[in-house]
Amino acid sequence: MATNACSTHVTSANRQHPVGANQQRSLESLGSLAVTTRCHRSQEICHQGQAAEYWYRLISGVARRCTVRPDGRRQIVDLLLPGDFFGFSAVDEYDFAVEAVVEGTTVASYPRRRLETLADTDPRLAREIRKLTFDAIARLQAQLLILGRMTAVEKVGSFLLEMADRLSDGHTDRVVLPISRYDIADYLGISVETVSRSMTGLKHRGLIVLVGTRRVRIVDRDALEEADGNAEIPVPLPIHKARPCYVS
Amino acid sequence: MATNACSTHVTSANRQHPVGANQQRSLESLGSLAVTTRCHRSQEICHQGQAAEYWYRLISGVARRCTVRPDGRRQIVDLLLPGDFFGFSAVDEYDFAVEAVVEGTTVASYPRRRLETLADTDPRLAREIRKLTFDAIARLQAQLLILGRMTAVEKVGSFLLEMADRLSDGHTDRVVLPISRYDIADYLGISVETVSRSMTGLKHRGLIVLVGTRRVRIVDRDALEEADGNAEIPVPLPIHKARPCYVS
DNA sequence: CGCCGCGTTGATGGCAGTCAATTTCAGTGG
DNA sequence: CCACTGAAATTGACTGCCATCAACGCGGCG
Repeated sequence: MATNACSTHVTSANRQHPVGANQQRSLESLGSLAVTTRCHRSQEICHQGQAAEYWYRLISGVARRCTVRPDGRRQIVDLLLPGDFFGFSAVDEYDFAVEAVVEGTTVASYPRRRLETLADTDPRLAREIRKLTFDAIARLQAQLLILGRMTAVEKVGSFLLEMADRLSDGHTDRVVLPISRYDIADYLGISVETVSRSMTGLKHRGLIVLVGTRRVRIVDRDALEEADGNAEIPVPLPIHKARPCYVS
Repeated sequence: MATNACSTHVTSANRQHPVGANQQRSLESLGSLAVTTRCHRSQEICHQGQAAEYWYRLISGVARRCTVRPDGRRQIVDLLLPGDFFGFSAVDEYDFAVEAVVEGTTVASYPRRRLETLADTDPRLAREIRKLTFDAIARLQAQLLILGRMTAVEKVGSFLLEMADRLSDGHTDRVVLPISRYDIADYLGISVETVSRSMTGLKHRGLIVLVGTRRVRIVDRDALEEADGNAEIPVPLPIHKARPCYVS
């Protein structure tokens, strides 16, 4: 399966991912032909340009889907958390590389062709695959909205909210950031220093509370949603400046 | 079907879209239950938050999928060209609004539930839908790569190349931009003035030739790909500055 | 202890957003 | 055909955010 796997063993890739409510259907269909792999930190799960022979599902840990731009800068296109599917491609090759972020990240890999053949006769599986694809689209769109924001503080604020939503283990106001400042920077398209400054800025304005470097408590969701950087420390009133909405 | 359609008529939505090579399979299956709609400029094809009861395919013209951010700014997340599918959503509601860009844009709409039921027994159709979904993912990823670029000139350059690829009618060095400068600005996340300045900058550096405002001829593809803004007018040699590639 | 990766803070310059003015263009009606 | 009109596009001046370079504190580990 994947490139340089460490410990690979065939198993029923069931019942260990902590998130997601509707995973029941897929597991009973897919579990039998899954191969689970355990990965080291920064180990590549699949190469960019490699033949796309597998679809993957993240079981535990964190992974990043990224590419290196011609100017040498790395860009993280997608952040994979437990339950997320990846490895889809419109062409025969993977369009991005996927790397494990934390030590011991485990992924389940499914032979693409066999899965597609199975889906031909199993409508339930086909719908499941469609749904997982739509989830991937939703992730990409959320990421697009973040990248489209203007100031760095807005991006960091949106990122924190997205992480709070995706990692919600019941209460959605406490997050343990799954990636480093450097990864956040490459995920948001800003520099590491700016990530750091934005975080401390949000802290000083009382919108978040930092416990160590990874643990974040969200104090003011609404203000975080539209934190526009030039807001004063005591936000007085919400400013809505509508724009003339150009057409064509 | 869609919100305030102008001229709607049931028809075989076949044989009129100019692009795409592999549309044969889908048409024979989908054509029968498609409803074709003709739209005015800036007319909404589907609302954000509306019940997602249809999947759409752009037949002719151009459409934009966009949202309005809390700060009043519009963001275009996807540009629909003839042959493109849209209207997918992971939830029951459309996550973005879609508007026709040019007068007379026509879309074919397919009842989602009926299509899914059909796909349950028609593996060919199911695979077709999967492929179209993957194409949508590819569009979003390309857009992510553009938004992730640093300088405005890089974004505009990548945009021109993307348009040249997607609108290629044989030779890929001439493009007729399908949208206005304002739309380009909201698509790239930069201001209109910066779009204009970037275009004239690329023109003066000899990378493109402008004929009017919409017609563009691409002179130097490679330089356009990695135009990093601070490059001198006569680009002397390609500079590759690798970065220490931080992990986790 | 020294090294290295990670995170933060400071100083500085450049790119781009904003406001403003002007020109070009397309569409309309006389 | 041409004047008129409004939108689209361009250009200029100015300000501010952020990338960059640099330095420093911190924790883990050989």
